[in-house]
Amino acid sequence: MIALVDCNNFYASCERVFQPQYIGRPVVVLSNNDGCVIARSNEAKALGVEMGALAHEMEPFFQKNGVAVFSSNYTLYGDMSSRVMHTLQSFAPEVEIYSIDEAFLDLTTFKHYNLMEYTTEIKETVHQYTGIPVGIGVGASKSLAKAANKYAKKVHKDKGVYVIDNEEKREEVLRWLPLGDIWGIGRRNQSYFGVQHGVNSAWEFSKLSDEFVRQKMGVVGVRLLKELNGIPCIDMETIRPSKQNICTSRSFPKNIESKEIIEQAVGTFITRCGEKLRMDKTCAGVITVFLYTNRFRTDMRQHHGSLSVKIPIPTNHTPELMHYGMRAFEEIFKNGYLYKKAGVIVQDIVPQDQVQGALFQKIDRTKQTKLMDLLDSINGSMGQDKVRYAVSGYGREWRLRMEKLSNCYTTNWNEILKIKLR
DNA sequence: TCTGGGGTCCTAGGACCC
DNA sequence: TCTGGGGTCCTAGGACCC
Repeated sequence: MIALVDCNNFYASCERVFQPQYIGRPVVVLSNNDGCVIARSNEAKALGVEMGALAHEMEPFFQKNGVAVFSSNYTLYGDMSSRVMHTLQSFAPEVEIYSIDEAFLDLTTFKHYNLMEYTTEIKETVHQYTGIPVGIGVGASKSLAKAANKYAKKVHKDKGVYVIDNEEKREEVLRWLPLGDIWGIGRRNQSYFGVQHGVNSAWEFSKLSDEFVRQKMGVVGVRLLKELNGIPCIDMETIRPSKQNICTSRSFPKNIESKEIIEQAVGTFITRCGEKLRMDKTCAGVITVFLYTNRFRTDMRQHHGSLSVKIPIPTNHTPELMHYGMRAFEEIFKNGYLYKKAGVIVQDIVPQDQVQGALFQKIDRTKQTKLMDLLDSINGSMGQDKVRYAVSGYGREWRLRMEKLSNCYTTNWNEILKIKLR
């Protein structure tokens, strides 16, 4: 049996842990640049606040209805996530961290337990240890665990836990689960099977033939079909494979024309990519830089520049990444456009101890590695970009708008929670 | 005024091999 | 008359996830 543990309204819940006055009140969290709504508490959902609603349009509504509004605080959410995951790891031998707020637990060894009781204990413990409410679904496959989790949250709200441990319960959940809410059915397939072929529920989908599903969805669909019918086809991935791509990109809070400022942004993104590579102990063999004008402003001249540059010997040293990345930047930057977004992707990633050298070039990177280690340790303890590359500059123009940022209560001594005693 | 960021997997088709 | 058969690798694009 597999359990899926999913944090309820995760970002909103994180904010509430340290500002409990918002428990029971509507809370929303905004995207980068405070652009649109990306997370809502149940109270906010009940008020009809939509996912993706534009923040500036909603402002009067938020005021009127007493909705608490936060900028995204990924430092806080990331740390809260690792607390939740650590807690879960004490309940199962195999835990797959699936996303910032979700994990699969292999409960095979607990099959003789009362799983309702056991998962309820997990839920209560996570809440006690971290302050984060979770919902748990259990089933014979990952897809069934996902379905059970949805069912637990919507239908068995009081318990927040649901276990599919027999055929009747499987049918009950699948009959309830709308087609589009199946894990792996996105907009396209929902429209194909739902609108064109009259399939409305997961139950009806599960009765389709392999061939019919394969035609539209390939093997992915057939796997899903089997999973819903209780035959697990998607394995647990407890060891996180190293990433195949790493991307750092941002939209700017306003349109930017200046080459110098965009160069500062790109320089910073390259630095971030280097840090991420070194954190993963990997090196990249290709670096891509891209620049976009505002695609929503159809009245303005558009330019989508993107260029990939091969790095002769895969690296994770920032100066080298900077060299090739900036070469790409020089190629794609065009004067006279208003840029809205830029980013850097590193690809062809290999473990840093398996880097293929060049035939006629001896590689000795001891010095650079020492330098990078030192830089990472300084910036790690003193704060990001404390020591920075000159090209990154000090410009603020491109930096995220975060007007409603909460404190980093768990990662910064200066922002730790203060309690007054009377 | 404004509309996020970061990933994975699969497939088809082209280019190439013997 | 009748055009072999069986592979791999790479890339772009589509679909999906949170």
